[in-house]
Amino acid sequence: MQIYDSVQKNKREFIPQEEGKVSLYVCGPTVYDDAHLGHAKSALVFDLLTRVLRANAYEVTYARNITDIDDKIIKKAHEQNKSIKEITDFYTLAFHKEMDAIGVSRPDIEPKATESLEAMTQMIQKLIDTGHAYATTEGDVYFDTKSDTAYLSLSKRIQEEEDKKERIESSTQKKNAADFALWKSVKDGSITFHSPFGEGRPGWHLECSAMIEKHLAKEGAAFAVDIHGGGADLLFPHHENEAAQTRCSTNHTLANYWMHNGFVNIDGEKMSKSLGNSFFLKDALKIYDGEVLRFYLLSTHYRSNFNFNTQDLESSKKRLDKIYRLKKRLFGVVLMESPTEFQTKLLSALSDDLNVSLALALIDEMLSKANETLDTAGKHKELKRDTMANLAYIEKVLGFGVKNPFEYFQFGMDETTKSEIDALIIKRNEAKKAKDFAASDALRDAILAFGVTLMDTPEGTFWEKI
RNA sequence: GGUGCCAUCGCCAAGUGGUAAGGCCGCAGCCUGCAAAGCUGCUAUCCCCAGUUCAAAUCUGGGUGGCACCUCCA
Repeated sequence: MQIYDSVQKNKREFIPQEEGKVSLYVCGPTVYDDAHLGHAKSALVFDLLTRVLRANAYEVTYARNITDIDDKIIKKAHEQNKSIKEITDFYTLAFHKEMDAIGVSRPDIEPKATESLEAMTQMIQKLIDTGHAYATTEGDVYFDTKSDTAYLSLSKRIQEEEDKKERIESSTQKKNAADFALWKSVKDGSITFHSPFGEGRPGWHLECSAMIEKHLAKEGAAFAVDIHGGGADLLFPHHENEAAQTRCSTNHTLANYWMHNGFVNIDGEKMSKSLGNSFFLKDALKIYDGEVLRFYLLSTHYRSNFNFNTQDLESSKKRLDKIYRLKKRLFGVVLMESPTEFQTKLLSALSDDLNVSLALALIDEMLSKANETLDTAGKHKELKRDTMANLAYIEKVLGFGVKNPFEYFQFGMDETTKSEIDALIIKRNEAKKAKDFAASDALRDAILAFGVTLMDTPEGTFWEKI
């Protein structure tokens, strides 16, 4: 398997520290608001990565954190007169529900900041003891970036440039402008946590380092995790700081491979609160099937920036539809194990730094060939068996085509409408049988008015929502 | 200003030295009572200039045009 390392900036063979086993850590959401398409993209990319690693027979331990201590959470709790837990529980539940809808499997470990305070304070103490961190008279603890000679090695920034900012910085008790908080004191009586350094709350960067130590890092290993992932914007300062903390408080480097996914833009513009163009996953799911969103968001290479627009989404939906139409044609065929060349090629494509485009091309070619053969007369017992196995493989590795094909095409239709349509179809088929084509065409128009298409097949007449 | 990424058919998008995958849209045809679905066929020499090479979309240099990060952010 090949992986592009976004720190070394090259693609190289993936070799885990322990043969056959992979540890993966991905920065998860801060649960103070609804997840938008960017969160979805990131979760999807690393969901795909774990699937591909597992298909390559790796035993994967995948951790994705939930940040449930954060200034924005506290702010929201104050605004809504709720407890932190009420806010974080609400958004964590929503996040899980929405991830389920787009077929993102749960990580093996989902650590929360609130459950990792001990690991965090221990790490801070180590950093203080080794001279990499210092407490101020105000009760804050900062990481001393000057004490780490490898600082900025991840993002490859230039120290002088960072130093320039120092003069502009307002007066704080920081030694260097680039120093970041490991522990922030809280004195106004609002929500705080206990620590040996006083009342306060942990810094965001610390959280990930501490959780990785607690849940994934192994004694004596050169790297705390094999792969560390997250959004492209996290490289600096978040991952830079994480790496520094781990480097200075333990005897290993944070990650062997770094993977950063590209951003999701909406109609060419960055999603942001200030622009008011955030596209929330929950809203997208009202309009589109979760699997269509999954297919669309995964259809472009994970490192590229993604420009969300409805035209391309429709194009993706049509592509997914083809998988489901073949599933319909094969409905009832018993699934049996059947390794095929297609499956080998598909995995090979995905194992090359998740080359989804190539994988999709292979799928389209497989679908065409299968349809072509099924169009000709004959039983095609082997073809059906192999195709079923291929579709099952696509479901497993890519998560496409996991639904009942008939239900998939009825997305968003209520039961009353469905039975009305079914009744009209029966009438139309009677008219067709009587060769009363004027009547049958009129009935078809009536059915099409529901926003569906009709198709007559040897197996019967089916409709699909447009 | 610093660091880095990108530029391939109308649209989306693979391909990183050997003569341009795939999808959407479009056109023609097969199938169909007619449609729809499915199938078949057709449609680009890769932003510009120069260089390296037997050979470049792919490497080098320059130019032009986009974009990201440098502040919380997936």
